Amino acid sequence: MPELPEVEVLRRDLESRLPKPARISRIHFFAPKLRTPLQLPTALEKASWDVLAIGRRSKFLIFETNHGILISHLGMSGYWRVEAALNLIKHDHVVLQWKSGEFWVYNDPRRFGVFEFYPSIDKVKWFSRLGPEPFTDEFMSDAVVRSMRSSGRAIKSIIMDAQVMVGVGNIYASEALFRAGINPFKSGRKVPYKKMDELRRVIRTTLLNAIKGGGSSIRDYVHAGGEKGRFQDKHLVYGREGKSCVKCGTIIQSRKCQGRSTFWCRVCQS
DNA sequence: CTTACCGCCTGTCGGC
DNA sequence: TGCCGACAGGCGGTAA
Repeated sequence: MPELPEVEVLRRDLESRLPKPARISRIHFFAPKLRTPLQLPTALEKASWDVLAIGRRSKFLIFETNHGILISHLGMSGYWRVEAALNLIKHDHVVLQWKSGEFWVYNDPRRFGVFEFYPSIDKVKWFSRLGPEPFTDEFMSDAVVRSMRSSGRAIKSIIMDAQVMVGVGNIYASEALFRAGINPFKSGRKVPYKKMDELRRVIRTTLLNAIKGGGSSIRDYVHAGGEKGRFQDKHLVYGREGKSCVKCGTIIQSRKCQGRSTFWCRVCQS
């Protein structure tokens, strides 16, 4: 369920809730597995973990610890919650038991999420072919616009391709394309350089504004304390099929783009 | 090489 | 009421 803004909001939330000292006394796993098996190296099964920082790469949370890193991906339906006393419910898969007595619990009904240990960040197979983060200098390089224009696929598929750039999922793809005035189905090769450069900037500001708004809560997404995001109230096209375009009043369209619902205004976007 | 489509899962919702 | 299909913030594998 989360795209970059939701994961970043969660990251900040969790980091601010880190107990002091930030020591995990035990990590518990519950069957069944997520996308990948839940397991730690035997030598670390009973270890305590000092959490040095909580980072993010793409849509992954990264718990940096004295033993290596623990990565968490929320898939489509995952969330973390912070509890003073452990109260397990259906679909809980991972529990971080803190020395402070708190519990951080990962719950994921659809089990598309991931929770894995790696000795270091360069060993994470999921990170090996990722494109640039939207808030870096690299994202502003000519190479990114060139890569966005180098494919004949629909531009929406291109900006959702993590090898081109990370963080843009199904909601923000439609939102950014509306804000940039580009039809989601337009071939990347047919978007002029200047227009593509504008789209890149719009993606950045859209994601940034979504973070400021606490992310989008369409159905499942909540912060670690259970609060919802507010950015869904700022959606201009996503989920607005049949309603009026906020700019011109034309009825918002919806159609599948490679299996994902896509929303746009046929007048404002060309 | 490219690109569209299919699984992976559970839960919810709308139509009949 | 219940059943059944469609759909849901992701992403890798695969077939053409």
